[in-house]
Amino acid sequence: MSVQATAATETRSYHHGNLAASILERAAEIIDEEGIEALTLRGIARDLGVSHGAPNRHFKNKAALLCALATSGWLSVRDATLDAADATGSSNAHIRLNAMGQGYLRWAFANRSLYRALYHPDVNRYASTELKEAIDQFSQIVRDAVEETQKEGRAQDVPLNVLTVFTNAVPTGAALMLTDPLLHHDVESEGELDRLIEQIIELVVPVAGINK
Amino acid sequence: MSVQATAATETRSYHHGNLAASILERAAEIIDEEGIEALTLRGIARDLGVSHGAPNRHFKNKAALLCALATSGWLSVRDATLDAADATGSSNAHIRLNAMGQGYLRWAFANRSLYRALYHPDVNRYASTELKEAIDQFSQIVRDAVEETQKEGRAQDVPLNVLTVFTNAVPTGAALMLTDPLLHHDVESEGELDRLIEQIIELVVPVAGINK
DNA sequence: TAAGGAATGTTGACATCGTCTACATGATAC
DNA sequence: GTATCATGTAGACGATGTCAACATTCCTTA
Repeated sequence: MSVQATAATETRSYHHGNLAASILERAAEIIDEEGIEALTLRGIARDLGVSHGAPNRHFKNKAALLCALATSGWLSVRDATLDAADATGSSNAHIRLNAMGQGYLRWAFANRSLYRALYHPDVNRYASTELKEAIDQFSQIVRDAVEETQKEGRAQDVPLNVLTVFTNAVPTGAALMLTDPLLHHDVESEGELDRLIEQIIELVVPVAGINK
Repeated sequence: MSVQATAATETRSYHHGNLAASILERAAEIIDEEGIEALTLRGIARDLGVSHGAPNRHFKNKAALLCALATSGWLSVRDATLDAADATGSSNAHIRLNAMGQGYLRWAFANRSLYRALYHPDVNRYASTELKEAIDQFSQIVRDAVEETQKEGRAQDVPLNVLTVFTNAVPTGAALMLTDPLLHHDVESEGELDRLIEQIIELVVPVAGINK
C-alpha cells in the first residue's frame, strides 16, 4: 500500500521520477517486514510497478543497494546518538556519553532489521566510499565523546583507543545480543527494556550522583 | 587441494561414505577463504566431486547447512572460553571470567569468518533445536561465571541478568567491531592485538592485584 | 525553438542457484 | 540371499542478478 508512496504523479509516465529514492524506501520496508533475505531487486521492481532491469540504472548491483541502505543507517544512528546527547541539555561529558549509549541502543531496537543489516556480509564486502565515511563519522563522535569523559577524569590511565573500543563495544554487543531472538528469548515490556538499557549503560559510563 | 581431504577411500565408490562431514568441512573452508556469500550448495558438491543434488540428502536446505556450521561454531567458542578459564589454574572467579573474555576474543579473531557467520541472517531465521541448545550452553557458562564473580563481591547491587548482558556485551561488541574491516582499519601486529584484548577485558572484569 | 545527447526505463537473454521428483546404486538387516 | 532403506544421480523448474540492445523522455544548447 505504501508501495507507491513516492512519485505520486498521477500520470503514470515512462519515467518514474524518483526511482532511486523509492527503491531505497521500499527496500527498507521489505527488510523490516520480511527480513533481509527477502530483499530482491526484481521484487522491488515489481512492487514499484517498474521493469526488472530498472533498478540497475540506479544501483550497480544488489550489494550497492545494501551499502546505500547501510550508509543511511549509519548516518541515522549517528544522528540518534548525537540527539540523545543534546537532549540532556548538559555539558557534562559523562552525562552526554551515557545518553549517547542509551540513544544508540534505543535506535537499534526501534530499527532492529536495519541495525542488523549494518553488519550484513555484503555490506562489508562491497563498501562504498560514502559508507566508509558514514561509519567514520559515527566512530569519530564516539571517540570524541569518550575523550571528553577522560578529560573529566574517567579512566585516565587507559589509552584512549582502548577506552573507546570498550565504551563502544558495550552498546554494540548489547544491541547485537538483545536484538537476536536466539540470544535473548525473554520477551519484555517496553518499560523493562528502557530500564535494562539504563542499567547496562550505567555500568560503562556511570552518571549516578553527577549534577547536570 | 584440501578439497578431497576426507573420504580418502581410493576406490571412488558410488557412495561417498562421509559426505555430511565433508560438506561441513568444505563449507568452513569456503567461508574462510572466499567469504560466506561465496558459499553454494552446488559449488560444494562440485568441489567434492559429487552431483549437485547430493547435499540435499544431508541438509534440508542451505539454511540448514549454515545452522549446522553455526552450531559447531557456538560449541567451539564455548569450549575455547571454558578452556581459557581452566588454563588459569585458578579458582578465583574474577580471574577465570577475565580469562574467559580473553579466550572468547582470541577465538573470534582466530576464526573471524566463522564468528561472523554466527550472526548471519539465515542462521537466525531457520535456527534448529541443536543450534538453540548450543547457544544456550554458551549463555549458561557465561551467566554462571558472572554469578560467581558476584558472589566474590563484584557489582552486588546490579541484577544478575544486567551484569551478565554487560559482561557478555563487551567481548561480543569488541569482536564484532574489531573483526570488521570497515570499523577498524588499523592493521595491528599479533602482540598488539593480544595487548588490546587484555586491556579491554580488564575494563570489564579487573584482575589487577588479585592473587591466584 | 529545434535538435541532439544524456538519463532513465524496457525487453529479452544468459548463467547460476536452490530445490523437487524420479530413478539408480549400494549397504544392511533379516 | 533378498528386501528395504539410505545415499547418490539426472533432469527439470522457477527465481534471481546482471548484461546488452533498444525505446522513451528530459534537458541543454545552439
